[in-house]
Amino acid sequence: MPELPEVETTLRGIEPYIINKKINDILVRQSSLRWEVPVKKLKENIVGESFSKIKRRAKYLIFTSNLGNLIIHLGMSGSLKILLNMEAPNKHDHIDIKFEDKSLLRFTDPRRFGSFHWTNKSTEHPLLMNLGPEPLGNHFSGEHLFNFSRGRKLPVKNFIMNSKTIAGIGNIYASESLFEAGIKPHKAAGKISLPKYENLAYSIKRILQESINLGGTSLKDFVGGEGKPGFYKPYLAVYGREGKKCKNCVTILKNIRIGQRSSVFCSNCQK
DNA sequence: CATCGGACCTGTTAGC
DNA sequence: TGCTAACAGGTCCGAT
Repeated sequence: MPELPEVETTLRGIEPYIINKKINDILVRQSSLRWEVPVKKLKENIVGESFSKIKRRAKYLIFTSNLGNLIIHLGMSGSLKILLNMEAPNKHDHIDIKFEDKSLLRFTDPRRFGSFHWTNKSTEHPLLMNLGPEPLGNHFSGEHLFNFSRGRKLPVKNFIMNSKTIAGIGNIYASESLFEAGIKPHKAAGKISLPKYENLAYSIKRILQESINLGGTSLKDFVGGEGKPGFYKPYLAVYGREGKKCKNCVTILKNIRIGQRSSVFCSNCQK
């Protein structure tokens, strides 16, 4: 479900319903997510408090209160939505954060690859410490990709999907940006020139920003925090288009597996 | 150190 | 129709 634009869309959707609202309770029906949910710590720290700020780092959402930070990751199939009144939970509705005005934030995650964490310090959670630059931030550039990749032999697609290289590039947007930049996904990261990496950095920024503007990519049943679907899907050039014609030439798109992930590309446009 | 594969889960779909 | 295997938006960790 969520890549960076979907997480950003979720953040923008839920934020207005959460900021500065007093939290009455947190109800955890299923605490076995990717990591065990620290139920006791969460109850002690957030009940009676409120969140003054929510931000995104990579695909993590960070909810800040006076006592610390709740960190949520949506994993592969997680989603968050606001309910204005309590509704009976469905099978995979694992966690509710209830607010004073009867509204609640509900976390749903069929595959349970998502996670909840608590930290009393601002950014010193181990999961956030080794992340590379934000793709839409000022510290990310083609030069960064070039410098960081010298001597590396792994496929460039794996290289950009590694969060130490850049934060928050998943399978869809890695595939799309490599297509737009004209780079084949299995080319060794260390053999790509600076101008090519400048093109790639530009494409990553452009595509992520465009997708955010359209509310993300709706695959399966993804909806943002306000229940609206995303509208980026028709713009996908390669992801999910194996066997179809390239949008720029007559070549049939191929799908190869790189790092156990499907990687669709045009063998003519991507060198 | 860099790289690769396995692991965590459930649901859907393709193939027999 | 029913069973099985492969695959799905992520990413950490241990083995090599």
